[in-house]
Amino acid sequence: MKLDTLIVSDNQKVQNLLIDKIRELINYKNLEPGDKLPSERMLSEKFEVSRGMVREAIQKLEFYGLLESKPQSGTFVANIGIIALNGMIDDILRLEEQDFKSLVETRILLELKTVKLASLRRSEEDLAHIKEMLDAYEKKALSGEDAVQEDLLFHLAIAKASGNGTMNKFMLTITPQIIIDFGKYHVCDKNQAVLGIAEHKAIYEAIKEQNPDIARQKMKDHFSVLYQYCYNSK
Amino acid sequence: MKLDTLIVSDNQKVQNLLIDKIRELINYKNLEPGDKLPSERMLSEKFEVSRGMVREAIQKLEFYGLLESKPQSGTFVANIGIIALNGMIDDILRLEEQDFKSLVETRILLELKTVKLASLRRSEEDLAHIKEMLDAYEKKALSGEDAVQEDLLFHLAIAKASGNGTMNKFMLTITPQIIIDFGKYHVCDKNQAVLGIAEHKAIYEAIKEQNPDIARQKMKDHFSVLYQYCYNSK
DNA sequence: AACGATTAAGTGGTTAACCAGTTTTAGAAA
DNA sequence: TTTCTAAAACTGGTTAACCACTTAATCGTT
Repeated sequence: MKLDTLIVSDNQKVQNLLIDKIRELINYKNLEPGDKLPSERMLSEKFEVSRGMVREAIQKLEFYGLLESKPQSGTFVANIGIIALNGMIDDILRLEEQDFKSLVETRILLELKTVKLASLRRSEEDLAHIKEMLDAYEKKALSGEDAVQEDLLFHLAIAKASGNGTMNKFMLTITPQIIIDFGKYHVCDKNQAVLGIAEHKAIYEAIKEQNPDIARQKMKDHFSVLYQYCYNSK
Repeated sequence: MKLDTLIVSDNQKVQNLLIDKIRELINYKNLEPGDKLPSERMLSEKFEVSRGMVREAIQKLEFYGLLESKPQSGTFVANIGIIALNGMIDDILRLEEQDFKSLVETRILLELKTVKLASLRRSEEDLAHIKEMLDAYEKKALSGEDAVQEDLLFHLAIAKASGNGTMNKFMLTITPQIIIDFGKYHVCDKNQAVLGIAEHKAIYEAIKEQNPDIARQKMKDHFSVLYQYCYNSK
């Protein structure tokens, strides 16, 4: 599905290299909070890359609050100490190391919480939506087709019902990578897909009955296979 | 610090509108997985926006695995059912609703986990880094200056020591918004900043002694004020 | 009429030119 | 020398042109 991963990561490597160069520049020139960076044109010339690349790198640093671009004026170092800035850039550059284990660990943490919140806060509309995804998954799994996406949509419906926008966003964020990794590591075979139906139903029932503790336990049971798979193989 | 929030959100509103239009188009034309979307140029003309805007919208949908752009060929609907596609786009469009409460709720969930993981997995290097941030925070808080950033850097150091790249990334992701919201709602006054020193030290000691349960409890104590503040005021 | 080769049109990706607004500089008046 | 003004240079943001490549169409040959 995603054969262009190499190209993407190439671009990202260039961007990370650029971010590192910008950091070095800030250190070399002893730029303090509020000081102005060289213009995008100068940076693109100095680093021998296109201006677009420089812009993307700056935008990323801007997103994390380390730089601030003012239109028709310049890009400035944010109000953050030089040590902190270096540390945060280190973190940002290491962000790519999102191994499968971290991903699954985080997903389990999020889902054990969202399923509790969903049990407590769900509306009738939320419940109907979850049921809809449950049925779609059951149909696909029983027919023997690949049902990874329907599986995840069920979980996303729960995240939506949790009423927590941030967790919902995080679930959406990790979902594409999970789909890729599941395909790569062949996590889900058809037996597990069929077994998953009953587990999904149990989770749904608990949410329906608004019982957060049972819901959490059923979700934990549902993840036990994945948890073991992940920690044994990788 | 971020006075251009309105402009940014304006751009994002346009982008969301575009995403919605693209969704409508897919539904209207009954495009199925694998079908080709109209070219970026045609879309930009049809929706009366610049091609750059169209590209950004497509890239966002591509990030979530809903579309797939092939160079010199076209943009295609991913291998996902039309119902699922509509549902996920709904979710994506609602992503902006990240209220302060959701943010804090998620942060607490993440931090109670990362502090446990950090206690178990920390290296000596990690510990030294955490200590460094602890000292920087103490110095700033005692001097009466605003120490929100040093506070968060301490927590980010813990996230880093957790050895979970995904959680670390999520912490980094929410940090800028937390800084903004703290400024907006005036969460941290100087008394709390000084009180926080002892709490930070307690957390650090637990991590140093590699005691995950105490570490988690101390973190929970540390968040009790924030938790109440958040749930009472908003 | 059917097939193959060649050309034309169309695609996403990239680069260079342009824009409106800011900042510095040069210049003239006091 | 100082100060006010005006113009030139510079900034991030945006748009239009260009590129390499793919795909569809067209024409010629069999």
